[in-house]
Amino acid sequence: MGGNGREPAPTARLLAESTGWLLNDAAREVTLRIEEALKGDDLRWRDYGVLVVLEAAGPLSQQEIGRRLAVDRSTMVHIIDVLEQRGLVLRSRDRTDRRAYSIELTDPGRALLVEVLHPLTAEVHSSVTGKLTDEDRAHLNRILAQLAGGT
Amino acid sequence: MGGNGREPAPTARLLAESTGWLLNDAAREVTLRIEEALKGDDLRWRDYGVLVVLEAAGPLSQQEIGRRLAVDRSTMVHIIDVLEQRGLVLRSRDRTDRRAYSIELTDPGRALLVEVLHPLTAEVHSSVTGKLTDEDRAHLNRILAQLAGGT
DNA sequence: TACAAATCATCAGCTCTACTGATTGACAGG
DNA sequence: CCTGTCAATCAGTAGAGCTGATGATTTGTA
Repeated sequence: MGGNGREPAPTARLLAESTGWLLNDAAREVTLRIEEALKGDDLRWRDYGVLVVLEAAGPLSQQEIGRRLAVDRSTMVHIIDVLEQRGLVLRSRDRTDRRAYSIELTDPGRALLVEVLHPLTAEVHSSVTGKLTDEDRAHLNRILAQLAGGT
Repeated sequence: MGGNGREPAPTARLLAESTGWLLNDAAREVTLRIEEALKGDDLRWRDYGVLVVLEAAGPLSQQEIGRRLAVDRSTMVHIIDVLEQRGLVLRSRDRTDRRAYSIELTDPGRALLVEVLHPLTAEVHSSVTGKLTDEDRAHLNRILAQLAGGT
């Protein structure tokens, strides 16, 4: 049988009806699939997140990226190390604040996003949410945004 | 301002519209709140999950619990160690299979669930999903179950 | 019966991530 | 200037996942 322990093991009804538990199950499922898809390019989902944020917002400091993605500052050091070594981002001193770096997307980084990463993740998303109607999907996103939005 | 970095940091639109990203954000939010609520009883959400599964299914082996909660077998060893030390579960050899333990809820464990843990987590849930209509909540649970259900 | 394969719990070792605290260099206000 | 704050870094710690090995036991099969 399937080798990965992904059998639909029965769960207690109380948990199966718990929004929190379902949320975690669904998130884990999606995360696994996206990480799997990105493995070919030797990237993690977090790395993709960094690139997307930079694409949308332009140059940012490491801490600012971390804040937006809820990644710890000390973890960001390593993430940017790797992305810089691969030439996907450029690390230079911020001209107006020499304490901070200015992390910037490079042309190869932008190209990788457009040509490979965006299509890849979009494919996973449509595979995962494919069974849902457009209406359901919109509804879901709206509700999730509300939950994540906090108080 | 707020001390915990829980500011509504702006995220790239592409991520804000990504079901997967929203799913992870919402799951993290709920997890944080539940862990916070359980901290008073010095329990983790996983521990609560173990107790709930045992309450619903009766005695199970460690591996079977782990399968149902998607927790690694080697992590289960430690979780049961702690729950056993606190007298919430009983670890005895399975009579029909002496390789396996039979993990069983004790009376104090059951009492803790009913009197403290269920009310606590229910409160967090209603606090988190309080802004949703009953209809939305039911819709959400249904969709999440579908997503987590896999293939 | 005898032997091989699979299973349960455990342990040791590795990795990854989060978090803390300290340090260095740089900014900003009084 | 002096003090406080902030960015990045590093070291150290803790927790969780995963792997592979082991011992005891069960199960399937020749």
